[in-house]
Amino acid sequence: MAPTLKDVSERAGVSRSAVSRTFTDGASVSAKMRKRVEKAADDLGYSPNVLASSLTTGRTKLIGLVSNNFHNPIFLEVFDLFTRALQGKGLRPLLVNLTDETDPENSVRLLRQYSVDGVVVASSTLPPGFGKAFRDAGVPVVHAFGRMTSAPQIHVVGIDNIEAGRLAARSLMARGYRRVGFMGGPEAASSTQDRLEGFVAELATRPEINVSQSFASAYSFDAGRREMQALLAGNRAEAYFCGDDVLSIGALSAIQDRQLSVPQDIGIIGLNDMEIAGWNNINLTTIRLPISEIVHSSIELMTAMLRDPGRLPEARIFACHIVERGTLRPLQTTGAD
Amino acid sequence: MAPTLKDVSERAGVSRSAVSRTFTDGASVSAKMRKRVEKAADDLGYSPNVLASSLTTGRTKLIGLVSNNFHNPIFLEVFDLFTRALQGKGLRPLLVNLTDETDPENSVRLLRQYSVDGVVVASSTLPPGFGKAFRDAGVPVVHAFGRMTSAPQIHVVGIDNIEAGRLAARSLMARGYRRVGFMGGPEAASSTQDRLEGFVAELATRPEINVSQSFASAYSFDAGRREMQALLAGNRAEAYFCGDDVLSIGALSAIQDRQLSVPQDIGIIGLNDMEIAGWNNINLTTIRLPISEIVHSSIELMTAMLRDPGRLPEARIFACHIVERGTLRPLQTTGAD
DNA sequence: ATAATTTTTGCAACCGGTTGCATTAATTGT
DNA sequence: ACAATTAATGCAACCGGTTGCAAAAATTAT
Repeated sequence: MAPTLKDVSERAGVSRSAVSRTFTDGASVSAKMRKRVEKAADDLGYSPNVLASSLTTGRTKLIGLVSNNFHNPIFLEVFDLFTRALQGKGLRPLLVNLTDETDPENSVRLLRQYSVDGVVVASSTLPPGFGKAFRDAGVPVVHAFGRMTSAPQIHVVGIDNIEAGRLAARSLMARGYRRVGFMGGPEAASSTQDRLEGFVAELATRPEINVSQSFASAYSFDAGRREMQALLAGNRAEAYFCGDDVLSIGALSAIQDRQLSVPQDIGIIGLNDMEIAGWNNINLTTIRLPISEIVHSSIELMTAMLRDPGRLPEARIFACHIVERGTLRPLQTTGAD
Repeated sequence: MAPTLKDVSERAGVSRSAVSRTFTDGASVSAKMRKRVEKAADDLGYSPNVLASSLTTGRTKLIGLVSNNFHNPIFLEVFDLFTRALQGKGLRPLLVNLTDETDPENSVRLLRQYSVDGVVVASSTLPPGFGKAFRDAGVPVVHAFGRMTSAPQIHVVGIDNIEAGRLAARSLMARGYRRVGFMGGPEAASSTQDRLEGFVAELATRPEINVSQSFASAYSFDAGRREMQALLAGNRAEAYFCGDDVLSIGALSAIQDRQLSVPQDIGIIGLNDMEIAGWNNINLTTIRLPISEIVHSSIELMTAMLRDPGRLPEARIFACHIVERGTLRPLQTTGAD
């Protein structure tokens, strides 16, 4: 069907090696030979079969892009950035959707069957052993949006969730809130635990501030909404730090239903800064996740691994910043800190 | 590194063919041979290299998933469905992000280099010749969310945009609106043109209804917002049909800024029914795009093509339905139709 | 038990490339 | 003009599998 190396070599009247060499850079080919081969290749519309060459070179330029996060709008942006960045480096993303059913083992085997050069795992809500499974299989792996640890087993790039929790706490304190709440995603997720930890730790410096906590059943609009409905029915706080923008927006919806107004009656700060958060009928104050930095750093780490597979695991942390919008009351200029 | 066929054959003390056959179903292998080989394979942790086998079989089980739509939240859902469905059929999506720079030719070459078994193009805003380029390269191709035509050059599955326009028109008429507007995406897009055409055609049956039209500069929140701001500054209509939910939400934001209320002062109907549209602080009445049906039908068509490459191009159309929420006034029970 | 038939197995060539090595051609030095 | 180098080319083996064909083994028939 498609023309092969042999076809080109015959048409050009040269050896197969010669053709192969004109398509591998760094190989020794004379100018006239190259021209001759290129002519024949053009005539035939030939382009080399990466997969066949991968057999001998051992490189497929395929990168497994693994995620289980196909529900959070922020991940569309993540996929956009990843695919562009990979394409820019001549790499191809083989997408793996890690649904609840599929077990890790299976995905590892799958990606090895396609002999991917490396794997990028993009998710914060993944079983911790998952990335390691790839590492153990001898495949370079980078865990983007993963959990920080001081002694990483695999490359991790993301944010410091504890610090993010502290940041949220500081910003609520700076606005003079005295009764604050943490509303996390599913309690089990380590990212949630870390955010909570930082949040509580920072607030511990101010014993007069009352801190409560609760957890939505999922990282979804509905879960956030239901959780906030429950909170409003009880003895509510003045402001909440929600573990995700989607939860925040669900919470806002519940608040709105109750005819309460934001930020006068109740304050909300989210995390992620998904695009919608900036839409001006949402206008959510939130902590921005430096997505672009995380993605590019992950890719950089991945290409470094491809060059030097022995590279030691590294953790890269990016700072988060608050994006001030309309769901928290203004900074209190009076008072101390 | 990873164990190969040869390793297994040596350990089991059988020929390489024997090993190959135990991993190809339909091949003739005795029960004891199979057991013996499987034992050796398990010991070594062997699993066959799909890429190597593709050399002889001609099948990679790789499907190019091509899109340029990494900005519309609805496409996250689309990717989710596609990847799951493909995985369910033992196929792997090779994701291609068709940015503005990358030219079609290039992507075609790229996917041929990886000898993908087929290509699914998922986008409504693609240059028309694009899908054909794959077809011409002899690769089975399905255009999901593509434009309908009576004599399709390639498989297309999607909705009838003209009909969707009519549907919007009918629902506005049924609610007694007398001055209605069409607010489309970029004017050039054929999908926009078709929706407009249907919208206008249906309304032509009622000459007393005044119809206006305008186009946002992009399928984005901001573009929708700006366009609606412009419309509100002029002689506005009573209700608008927006070519996309994202535009609708932008429009709602502009309306809200003006202290106008929906649906009392102004009605909006969107198209897509993205998840956010149902969030209850948006609550957009919209025309639901049958995404799941389109995706599954596309995959079905693709697998059919893989079985029988000679299959003639076919267009599959799915009906759209209105999802009633809060941005259009209630049906007028009085009056005729 | 022997012949005829069917099933299982191994050999060897092939898929579309790459690459070490030996050979030939082109350069350079003198 | 001739030897010494260096660059370009082709041969053949290999990457990790598959598969047509013939030989060997197992079944079935007589």
